[in-house]
Amino acid sequence: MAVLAFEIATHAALLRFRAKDGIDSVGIDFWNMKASMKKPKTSDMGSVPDLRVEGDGRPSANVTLTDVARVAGVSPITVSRAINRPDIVSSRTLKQVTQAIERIGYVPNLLAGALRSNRTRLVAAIVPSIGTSMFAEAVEALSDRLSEAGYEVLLGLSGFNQVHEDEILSAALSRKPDAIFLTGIQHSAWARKQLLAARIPVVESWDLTPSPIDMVVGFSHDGSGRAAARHLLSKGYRRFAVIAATDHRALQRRDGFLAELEDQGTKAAVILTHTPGSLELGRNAFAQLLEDGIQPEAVFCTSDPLAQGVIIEGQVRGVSVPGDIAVMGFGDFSFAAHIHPTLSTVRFDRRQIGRIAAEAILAELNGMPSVERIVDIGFTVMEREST
Amino acid sequence: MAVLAFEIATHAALLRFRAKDGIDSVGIDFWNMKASMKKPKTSDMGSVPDLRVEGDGRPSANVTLTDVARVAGVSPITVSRAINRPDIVSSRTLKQVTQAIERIGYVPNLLAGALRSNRTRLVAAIVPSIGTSMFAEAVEALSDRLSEAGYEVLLGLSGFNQVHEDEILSAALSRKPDAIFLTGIQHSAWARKQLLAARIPVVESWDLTPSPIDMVVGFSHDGSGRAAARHLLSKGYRRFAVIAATDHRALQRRDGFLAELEDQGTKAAVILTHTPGSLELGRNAFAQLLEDGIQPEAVFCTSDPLAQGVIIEGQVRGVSVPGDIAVMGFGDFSFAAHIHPTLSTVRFDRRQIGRIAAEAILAELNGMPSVERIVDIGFTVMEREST
DNA sequence: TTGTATGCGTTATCAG
DNA sequence: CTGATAACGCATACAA
Repeated sequence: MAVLAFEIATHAALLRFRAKDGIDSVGIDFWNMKASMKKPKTSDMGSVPDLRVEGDGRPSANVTLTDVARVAGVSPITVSRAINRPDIVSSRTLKQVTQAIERIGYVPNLLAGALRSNRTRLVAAIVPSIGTSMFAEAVEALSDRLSEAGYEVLLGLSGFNQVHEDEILSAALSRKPDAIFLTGIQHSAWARKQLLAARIPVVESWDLTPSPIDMVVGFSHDGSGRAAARHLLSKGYRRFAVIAATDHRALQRRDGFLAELEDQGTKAAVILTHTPGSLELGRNAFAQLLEDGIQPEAVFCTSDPLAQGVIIEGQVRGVSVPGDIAVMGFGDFSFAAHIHPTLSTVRFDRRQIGRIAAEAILAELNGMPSVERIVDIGFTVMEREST
Repeated sequence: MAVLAFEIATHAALLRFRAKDGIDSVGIDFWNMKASMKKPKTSDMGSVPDLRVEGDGRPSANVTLTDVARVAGVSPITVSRAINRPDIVSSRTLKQVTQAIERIGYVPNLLAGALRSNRTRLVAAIVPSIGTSMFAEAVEALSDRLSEAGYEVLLGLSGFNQVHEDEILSAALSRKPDAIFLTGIQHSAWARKQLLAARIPVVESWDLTPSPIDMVVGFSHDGSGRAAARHLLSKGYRRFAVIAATDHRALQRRDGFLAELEDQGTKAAVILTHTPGSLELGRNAFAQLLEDGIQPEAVFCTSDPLAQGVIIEGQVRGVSVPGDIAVMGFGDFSFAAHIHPTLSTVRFDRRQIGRIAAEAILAELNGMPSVERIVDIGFTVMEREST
């Protein structure tokens, strides 16, 4: 008996299927067309096309450029051009291709394109954490700028731990990113080697070094600590305490602070907390300070969350800021102004780091070698005594 | 002249190769070896191998699996297995391969593998923003769990804007992620269609719906607002104000709050701010409230940053919390406890959303269909009157 | 402006 | 446990 042609309606479109026997089927049969036009595989010769029809009746084979080409009546490379360089394709062809894409629901496979072209349009961003908004804003600025330019961000969270950074880096490099954004300037020898071997733009950040792997965007932590000390000294304070987290950069800020004090013949009590500094750690540290009987006139905290904690703990214990004690924080650009009406802070623009890193990466990828390979974004001392 | 065989000792192993012309060349020449052993390309026949030697003298051609195979004296597929399924390779072979990898600095190309296997080990996470730590912690928890399992996160920032979400989604899907994490339950028809067509696990989050695209992990915003209202009512307050951001979920919380009040025969003044709510917006809103002559006993803010702003503005204006006015926030799990000693809040665990989403994704990818496709992580009312 | 032939580096499949 | 072969989907090089 003759095989019947039937139509199956789906929520998306009408698909016509042809039954096997060369029968008089009607209309377009995109899927069978696709299968039947493939070069015969030795193992497939004359067998049933592999349509792998699934539960809902739709085939699961991927829609490819070639399928679009067939529907549009052009060659695959023309479709590729219509997508990537629409300007060099005739408007008529472009329209046909666009319609075909729409019609069969084509989603380009960047994997394949990247493999062939050796350009992934992917930038890996490796930061310790994004939970505390410390690095998150930089990543956000980076991503915003890069996505404008058609790049996407592969996120790697290294968690303040160098072994883990190496693992994350290894995983990231296997994706063949076009560029990479790193936090800090301290990386394992292995990491440096891999980074160099990858031969892609590398931006280190948050700190400065005269010898970056490739480029560096950051500011001086020693300088920040010193600036905090000078500020407090200039306000007339003479008895100090420092509450510092224990990561490399926080310790540099502490050391800068202490060094500046020492230059002025002064010292400070130091309390260390874990990294990253948090409000809770700040509270605890300040509580400890008071319980140790230390009575500073001013406390420098290596990060704003620690400073917030000091202020909160002060409120709870009836210590007023800055009446009884001055508190100086570090880090936040737009937020610090509001943490507490009287909190002074050394601030830098987190987003600027991401922004500049993105520009540097794009410049390098576009073959305009950036003039500056070392960018100091600086910092400013922000004083607030009242609102 | 006869072709000679040489044995050369290296720091890692013995490499055997034959010099081409009977020349007495000594030393390892991995790269020429590589080139000379390639199948001749038509265009390359007899010509100089394309080594593109660069400044440092090293060729820039990629080191591939095949190179490793050659050095290890096995077939490429064996190298692949040694990397991906070391358990099914003999320990002797494994060792050879490992050494070869180390020796020539091989970095696997996941692009190629993904293309062939149709598995990218990539999960796309699309959130409005990570700058405010709102979604950042969820993404962090997601990433932490996924990277344990060998997956990486492609970050997409949609910026509270649906058009942009579609663009980001489109870009993400072109990377063929194995799964996708989305924020919210409101997506364009186009987005839903693409997501369905991708046939990958999809987790929507932060909200609940009886009809998720695939899975959803979140909590009730209406319920949160109602809970806040009940809490404040139970404390005896009767005159209310609400400061709300204008995104979908914040408005649901506001509506829940108002609905609960209405059930009790009460009302509230409402002030709207932009999204996302920030400390600064909270300050401004509260200032406006006071200047409008509104004298609430309690203010419900749809997010904690707004509540912080209210508290700060209150401090500046000499309004004490909760002496003069009670403030209730929303959102933060671990942080809210410290914002202000007297701030009450409706809290939920951001990290839990990421964690559960990751587990759901992994379960689905490993073929164990998760029992729960709708996960309500709930929320709790946190009351703090003093520390 | 469009098309043809080829290969990117890996893994699925099947064979030993 | 190991290997030969082909294919994933696209973009480069060159030709028309």
